[in-house]
Amino acid sequence: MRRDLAPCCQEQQIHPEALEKVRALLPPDERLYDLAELFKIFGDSTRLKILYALLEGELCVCDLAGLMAVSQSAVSHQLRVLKNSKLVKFRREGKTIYYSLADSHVESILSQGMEHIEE
Amino acid sequence: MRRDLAPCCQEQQIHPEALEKVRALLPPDERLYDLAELFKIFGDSTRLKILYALLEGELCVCDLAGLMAVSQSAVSHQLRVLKNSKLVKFRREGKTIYYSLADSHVESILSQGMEHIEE
DNA sequence: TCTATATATGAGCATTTATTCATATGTTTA
DNA sequence: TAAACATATGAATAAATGCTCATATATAGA
Repeated sequence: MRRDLAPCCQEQQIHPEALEKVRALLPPDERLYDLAELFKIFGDSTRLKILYALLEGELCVCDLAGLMAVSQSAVSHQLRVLKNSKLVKFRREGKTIYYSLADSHVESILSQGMEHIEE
Repeated sequence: MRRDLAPCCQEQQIHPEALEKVRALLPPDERLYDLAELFKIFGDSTRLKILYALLEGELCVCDLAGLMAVSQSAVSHQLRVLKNSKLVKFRREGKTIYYSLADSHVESILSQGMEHIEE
């Protein structure tokens, strides 16, 4: 009943020609890595909620914290992440800091994802 | 030099009217959660590479493992994730299983993200 | 300059996650 | 039915991540 442990896919690639074609068309690894970093940002419901809220216009940190059931600190940490990815920008007005969307792609990325969900 | 620890944003919401407007337009929490789950899938470079490779047509697991610098097991695990999210589908042909994209949104989500990267 | 308020940030902790290793399952062929 | 091969999967582990708590920083006003 013992089965051999043959290392898979070593003796012959199944479709070397398809592989070569695909390999030539793939984005470079570094770019794939950057893209994954971007989508990681969208992969958290707190950050998504912030982005959706900012679709309607700028809001300050307090507003955002009040909107969600999380602490001011948590919002601030997430805003930093969004800021580092150039998805939001901010302006200061006295003690208050207003955040807004920095990129028009945000809305289209969100809506493409939503379409898939609603399938 | 001691500063008070006033809990932030408790005594008065800064913009209650903006908050109410935004709150009414936000997607429900459950939907935001599902959307975050979807973007989480795109937030890994191994899975992104698989998706990009499948843009060109169907490939078997061995092909995909050969394309990337990861084990067959890792690819298989990730394909399961993609399958569970209905992003890929598969067909069996003898011992070989061919995977392909299941959803036309995949391409548009990828390209919207790429546009942001390339800014 | 002292106090109050809005925001930012570092450390610590708990949870999630991607990989590897070992092995199981399913299919074909001898 | 036994061996070979393609794929799947469970357990273990290491790394990443999101939150909270405490505190720092920045600005406004008395």
